[in-house]
Amino acid sequence: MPELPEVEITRRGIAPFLESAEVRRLAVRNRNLRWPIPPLLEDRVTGRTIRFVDRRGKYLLFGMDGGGMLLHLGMSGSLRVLSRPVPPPGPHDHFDLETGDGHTMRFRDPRRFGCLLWQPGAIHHHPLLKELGVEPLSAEFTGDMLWAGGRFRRTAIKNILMNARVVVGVGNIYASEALFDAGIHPARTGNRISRRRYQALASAVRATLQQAIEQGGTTLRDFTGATGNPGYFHRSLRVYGREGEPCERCRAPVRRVVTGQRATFYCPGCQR
DNA sequence: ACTGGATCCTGACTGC
DNA sequence: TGCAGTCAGGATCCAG
Repeated sequence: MPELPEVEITRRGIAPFLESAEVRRLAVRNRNLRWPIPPLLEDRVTGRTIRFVDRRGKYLLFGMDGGGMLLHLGMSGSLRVLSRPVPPPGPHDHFDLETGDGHTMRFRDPRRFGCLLWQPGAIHHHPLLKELGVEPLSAEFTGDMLWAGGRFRRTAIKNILMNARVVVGVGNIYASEALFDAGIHPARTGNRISRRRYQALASAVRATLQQAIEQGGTTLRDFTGATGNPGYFHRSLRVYGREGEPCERCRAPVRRVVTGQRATFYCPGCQR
């Protein structure tokens, strides 16, 4: 489900209820996520105070004294904050985290590609975060940086964009959208893109993600923010999911191809 | 060192 | 209506 904007929307939705809150109870109903929820996690977090809710790429980080939790939503995960009376959990509601003041953060993930892990010490030191690339909304993310990372590679630029070791948070939807914005063909290899075009691409990535956050993310199937409101960015999608529709710039029909086992949408007229 | 492919899992949708 | 097949927003791991 979620790419960076959806994770960031989720973070903003839950943070007011969780930051500075004490964990009264962690109720795990199904530990079998991508990696099992650690057996002792309940004991580790109960009674601790959540100091901050942070985001790194598509990971959510819950910082506590002496350790922290790392959570990934995978493809189909979502978080909701519930007030009392808390409705009964559905079949894919794998855990509830209850705070001292009576709120419940509920994790749902039908496909169970998500994860919930514990990291002793500083949560930012978790091994899964070690190899992550640059944050696309930070000042470090520039066209030159992308150019340096891609200029010798013979991989399709779309795959480079989606590679979390290069830049985090850009998934299948926003990669297609940013490439459309920059006028770059998604299958063009990294070594055949000029420095100038890399700069256009970096701007496009930043603008696309920022706009998506402003609109509350993209709701394709059932994404909602933590408070239950849907995102509206799907209305702004210009190529993703629009196979056969005329490109808004040149009227050529939008094409769908599969690269790296993922659907890719682009305009054959404007993207070279 | 890089690259493509298989893989984990369930639900929604399409076409017969 | 039912059933089989396809596809889905992620990311790791492995073979070549």
